[in-house]
Amino acid sequence: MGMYSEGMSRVKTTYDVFSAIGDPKRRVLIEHLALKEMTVNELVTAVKWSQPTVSKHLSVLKKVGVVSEVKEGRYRRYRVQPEELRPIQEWMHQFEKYWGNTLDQLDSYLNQIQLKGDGNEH
Amino acid sequence: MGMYSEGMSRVKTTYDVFSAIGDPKRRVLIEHLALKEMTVNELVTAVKWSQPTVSKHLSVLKKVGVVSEVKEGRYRRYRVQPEELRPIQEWMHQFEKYWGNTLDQLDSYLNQIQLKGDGNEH
DNA sequence: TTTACATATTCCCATATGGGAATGTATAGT
DNA sequence: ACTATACATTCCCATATGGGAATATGTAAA
Repeated sequence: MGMYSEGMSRVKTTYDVFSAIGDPKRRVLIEHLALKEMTVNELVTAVKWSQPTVSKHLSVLKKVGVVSEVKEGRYRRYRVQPEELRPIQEWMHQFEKYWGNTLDQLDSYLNQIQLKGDGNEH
Repeated sequence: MGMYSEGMSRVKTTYDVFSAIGDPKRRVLIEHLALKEMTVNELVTAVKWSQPTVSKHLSVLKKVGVVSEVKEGRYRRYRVQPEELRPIQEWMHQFEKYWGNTLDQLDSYLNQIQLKGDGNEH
């Protein structure tokens, strides 16, 4: 009988917040929703991907809790749930001590942040 | 904004630092290396995965620059390059205002500066 | 109702990913 | 030179992933 030859554990199945933001398109969606809550169509218009693509990425983000969905008639309004990103921030904390401890670095750091206001990717 | 010009897409080929830490095993490796630099075998012993598995994940981390490799005889000593994780921290910054206080580091640093300017310089 | 609209879901495909076994490649030790 | 060690790489497999087209579902509008 043709048995499979010992498939081993795959177990990648479950998304967590880290893998969720690993995808650049999902980060783009989050960046948009961080500015204001939006419907799917508004996002489709903004990012110019197909509607299923947007919906499916939103579905992943919703599954890990990074966005929430509110039904309004036939619309669904999505918004970011920033608390769900905290595990990332907390994980990053172990490295903060290595970063800028000079005034110059602090300055450029803050400037960079300010420039990022209109949203762009890394 | 995330510019995804029309046409090309779905080429996930290139790892970036976000997708690199999307994998839980790679985060485990980083956590170990954050404590001290280690050779591959030391990591294998520590995490109890196969050597190729460890090597391949290290290779991904090396490719995105999150770890660096130093050859010493037949050993390779890996260490974390925390600066390469900064894009993540910067990306996260847009959400910090929602949980308020993760700028501890910067805050305490600014306080230090103020105290220093207070009187005792060379 | 009938139709238009907003969005989710399914189907299918191509490719990416992760894992282990086997193997290749230096380098150290004898 | 021969062997052991440390590690990278290759090969093969099974599964996960992302994308678009087509379709289903639910709701509002006519």
